[in-house]
Amino acid sequence: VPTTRLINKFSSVFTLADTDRAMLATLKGTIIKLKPGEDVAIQGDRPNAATLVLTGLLGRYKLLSNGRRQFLSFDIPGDMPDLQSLYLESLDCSLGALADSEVMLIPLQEIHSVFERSSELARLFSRIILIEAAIFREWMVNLGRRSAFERITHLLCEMMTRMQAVGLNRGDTCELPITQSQMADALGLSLVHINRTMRELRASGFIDFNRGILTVHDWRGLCEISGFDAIYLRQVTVTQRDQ
Amino acid sequence: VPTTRLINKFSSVFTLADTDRAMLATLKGTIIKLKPGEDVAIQGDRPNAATLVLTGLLGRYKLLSNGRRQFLSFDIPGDMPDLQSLYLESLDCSLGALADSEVMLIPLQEIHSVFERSSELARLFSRIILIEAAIFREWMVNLGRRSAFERITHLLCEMMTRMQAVGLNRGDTCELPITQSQMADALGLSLVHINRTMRELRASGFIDFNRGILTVHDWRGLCEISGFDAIYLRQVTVTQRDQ
DNA sequence: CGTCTAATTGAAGCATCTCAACATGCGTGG
DNA sequence: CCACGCATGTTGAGATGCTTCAATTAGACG
Repeated sequence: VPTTRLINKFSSVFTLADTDRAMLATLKGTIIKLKPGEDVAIQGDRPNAATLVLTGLLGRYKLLSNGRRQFLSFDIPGDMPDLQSLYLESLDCSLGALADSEVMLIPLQEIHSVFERSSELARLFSRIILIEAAIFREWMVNLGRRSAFERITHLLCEMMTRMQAVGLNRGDTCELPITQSQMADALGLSLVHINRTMRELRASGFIDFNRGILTVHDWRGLCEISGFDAIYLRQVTVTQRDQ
Repeated sequence: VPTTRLINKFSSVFTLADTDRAMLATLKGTIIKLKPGEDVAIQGDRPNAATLVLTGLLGRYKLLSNGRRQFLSFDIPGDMPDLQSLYLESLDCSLGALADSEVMLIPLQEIHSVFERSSELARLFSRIILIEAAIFREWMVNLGRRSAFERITHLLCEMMTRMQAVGLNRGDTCELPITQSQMADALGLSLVHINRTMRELRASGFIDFNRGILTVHDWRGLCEISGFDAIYLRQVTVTQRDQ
């Protein structure tokens, strides 16, 4: 079932009662396939559904008048990047697919009605929203006070950790289908500098990153370089998949 | 009454029913005075109360191992910077006073009990939390994709707009008691560069900024330089004060 | 007055950017 | 199966926005 992804995500940040798990599983919506570059919604839209990522990778971004772009999040299966629509009418950023992806569009009223039946689930969605805000804060630290080397490694640590939490890694490897250009726009750096720094990272033996496949060879080293501490992600368990 | 500040803030982002206004007014808490540099809470704390800023200025920040600091928000009267404590146990950043300030510490259970009596107020608090996240996103754009000149002017535009919304401006002047060092740590720049860029801003006649008093001489120009568009703040009304 | 914090200025360095060219891989149509 | 086109990745070289270090000035306060 599509909502398995959502349940995995919820389970990774708190223990979920069986009744709530069952209620989540009943959430219905329209499933849509997306190609890289396709947008689910753009800045200013007034959505009547929330997006649940099922497969692939989505990203939120803002465009500036002079063509500059800033990515605000990378959203993996189980994430609901436009949950804000539950309480705010219009979107302040755009949401698009970075890779071949599937999403489920869940009508907002469907979610609100779940909240009425389970105040616990309402509470858990609030937690999810606040954890997302904590990720924003960590990204601000990244953008404001870390070097290019640290920024990249920190992002890779975060994505790896989040992928593990929903069981989408395979050992120390995971799929991260983002281009260097997109990484640059997430980290506030130029494409060229991303390329050079990634080369160093590869040359130093910390990672491999080829055609969207990330392999971490030295996790401890990576964490130390970047000052990564997963506590802000509030993960309590990790969904098992391989080994 | 202390909660007037909160009601002003709420009124600036949506219309507030009289019953809800009355209920907000009954919120009780401990009032505390703070000196600049004093912390209300630090990273890792598990608060049992939420902080409502009454006067002065607070700021959230994270410290890195090597002594670097990143400010995540500047919080003005009416703001509740640690509202996340409603749903998350521990804080992922510290909260401190930047100026002589007063805050009211409202027990979390007090707020939860208000939510039980008014689902509308629960909804409005969710909106407040989500608007805060929108401010984070705009700060990310600032940190990632704007020049020093743009970053500073954008911050000043935002603070001015938010102060106006709760009636704390006096014409085109408002109190913004932050040092250049703090501004640097909010904008991801060095103190020295902040100083030089501020000098230019003053020399160009856009603003005055002296001893924590900001005066804007050319609002339109400031907005154009920085690409500031207040829409992300979701203000529907402005509390009147002077003219 | 001395002391402390914040603001200011100069000078040198460097992390990162921009411009520009080239390489690689991959899908597509002939 | 090859030729082409396009997106992505790679590399070089020069420019610059911002940083760092270091010193001085200005204001606030007892």
